[in-house]
Amino acid sequence: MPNARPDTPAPATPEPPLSRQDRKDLTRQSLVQAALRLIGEGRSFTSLGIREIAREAGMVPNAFYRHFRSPDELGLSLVDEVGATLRGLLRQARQPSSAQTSVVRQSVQVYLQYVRDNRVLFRFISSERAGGSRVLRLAIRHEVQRFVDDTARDLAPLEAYQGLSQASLHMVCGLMVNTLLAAAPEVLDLPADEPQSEQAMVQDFVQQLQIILLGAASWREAERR
Amino acid sequence: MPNARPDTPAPATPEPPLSRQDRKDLTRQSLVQAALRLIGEGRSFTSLGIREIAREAGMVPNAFYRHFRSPDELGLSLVDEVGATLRGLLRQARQPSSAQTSVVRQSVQVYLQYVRDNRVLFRFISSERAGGSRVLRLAIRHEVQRFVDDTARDLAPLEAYQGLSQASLHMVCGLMVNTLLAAAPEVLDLPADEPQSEQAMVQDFVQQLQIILLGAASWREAERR
DNA sequence: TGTACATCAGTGAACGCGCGTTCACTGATGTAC
DNA sequence: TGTACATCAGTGAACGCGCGTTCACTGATGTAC
Repeated sequence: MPNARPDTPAPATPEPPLSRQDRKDLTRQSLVQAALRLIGEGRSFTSLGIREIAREAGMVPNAFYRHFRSPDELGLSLVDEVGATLRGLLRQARQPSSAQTSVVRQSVQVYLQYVRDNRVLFRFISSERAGGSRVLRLAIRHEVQRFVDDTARDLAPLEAYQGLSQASLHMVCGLMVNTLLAAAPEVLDLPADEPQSEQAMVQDFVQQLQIILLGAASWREAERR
Repeated sequence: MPNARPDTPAPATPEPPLSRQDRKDLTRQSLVQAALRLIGEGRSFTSLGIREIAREAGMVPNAFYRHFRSPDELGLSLVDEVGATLRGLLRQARQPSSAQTSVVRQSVQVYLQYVRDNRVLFRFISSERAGGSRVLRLAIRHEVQRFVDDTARDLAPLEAYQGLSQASLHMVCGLMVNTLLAAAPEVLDLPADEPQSEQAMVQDFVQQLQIILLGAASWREAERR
C-alpha cells in the first residue's frame, strides 16, 4: 500500500514539547477549574468531594491525590486566585475616574460589576471566609488583609487622606473593604428580574461608604488637633 | 400478699400529663439542640446529615422525618433562635451604661462577650449568612434586617441621632450591624493564648464604630442644610 | 366510667448508592551511560 | 546518537462505610360512644 503522505503531517506550528511537569501543572489547574465550575453551579466548596471534582475534571478519582492531599489543599490554590482577583480589582480601580460625578458612586458600580464578572470567586470568598474549614478561613482573611494593606498604600498619597496616621488609614480601609465584601453575597443573591432592588442596594452601599469617608475626615481633624 | 403502699407511690410533685404534642415538641427541640451541639464541636451546619443529627439526639435515623423534611428545614428553626438571640442582645444593650468612659468601647466589649456566650449561634449565623443554602441565607439576612430595624427604633429617640432622616438612620444602623457581625467570626477564631491580639482587635472595632458615628454626625449636618 | 378503635411518634431492618482510600498496573517522559 | 533503566502521572478495580430513604411494625396517647 503506497503512502504518498509523510508519517508526520507537516509540523506547521512548531509543537512546544510539553515537559512532564508542564502536563502535571495543566492537570492540576484543570482540577482547580473543575472545582470552580462546580461552585459556579451553586455548590458550596465545603461540600465538594474528591470523586466529584475528579469526575468534573474528567479524571479517575484517585488521580486527585497526585496533586492535592485533600479538597482543603485545593482550596488554598483557590485562595491564591482570590488574591490575584483582588489585586486585579485594585489595578482597575487605579484607572483615573473619568468625571467626579460622585467618585464613590462610580467606584461602587465598578466594584459591583467586578463582583458579577468574578461571580464564582466572590461566592467562594464570601462563603468560605466564615465557612467550615479553619485553614481556609485564615488563608482568606490573610489575603483580604493584604488587600487592605495595598488599598491603604494606594490611598495614602491622596490629598483627602493627608494627616491621617498610617494606623488610622489601615483601620478605615479595613472598614471599607469589609463593607464592600459584605455587599458581594447580597448582590449575588439578587433575583435577576428586580432591577429596582439592585438600585436600592447600590444606593445603600454608596451612602455607607460616604458615611465612612465623612467619618474619616472628622477623624483626621481630631488627629490634627 | 398484703401491700401497705398504694399503687401510685405518693404523687409529691403533681406530674404534668405531657400530651402527645408536648412530647413531640420536646423531641423536635432535642433534634435542634443536637444540631447545635455538633456545630459547637466545630462542624459546619451545611455538612450535617440526617443520620448524624438523629444519632446525636439519640434517636433512630428515620425519626428525623417526623419533625423536618430536611436539615435545611431544621436550619430554619435555628434561624428563629438566632432572632431571639439578637433580640436578647438588644435588651442587654438597652441597660443604661454605667459611666460614659467611651460608650462605644463598652458597647463593643458587651457585644464581644455576648458573642462568646453564644458562641455556637454566632458561628452558625456567620457561616450560613453566606453559606451553602440559599433559603437559609435569605432567612438569616431577613432576621438580621429585623435586628437592624429594632436597633434603628432604639436609637431614634437619642439626642445624637436627632435630625437624621429615618432612611439614613437605617442605613447607618445597617453599617454598624454589619461591622459587628463581621467581627464575630474573627473573635471566635482567635487563639485562646493571645490576649494581646484580642486587645488589638477590640481596639480596631472600637475605632471603626467611632468612624461610623463621626460620619453619621457629619451626615446629619449635611441633611440639616 | 369503661370499651373499642384511630392516630401517630418512634422503632428496626433493609435497600441501593456514592464516598474516600488502597492497590497493582501501564506507558509516556526523563536520565545515565 | 542509541540503549537500558528509573520515574511517575494517570488508570482500573476493589474495599468497607455511612449516607438518605423506604417499609412494615409497635405501643402509648387520644377519641367516640
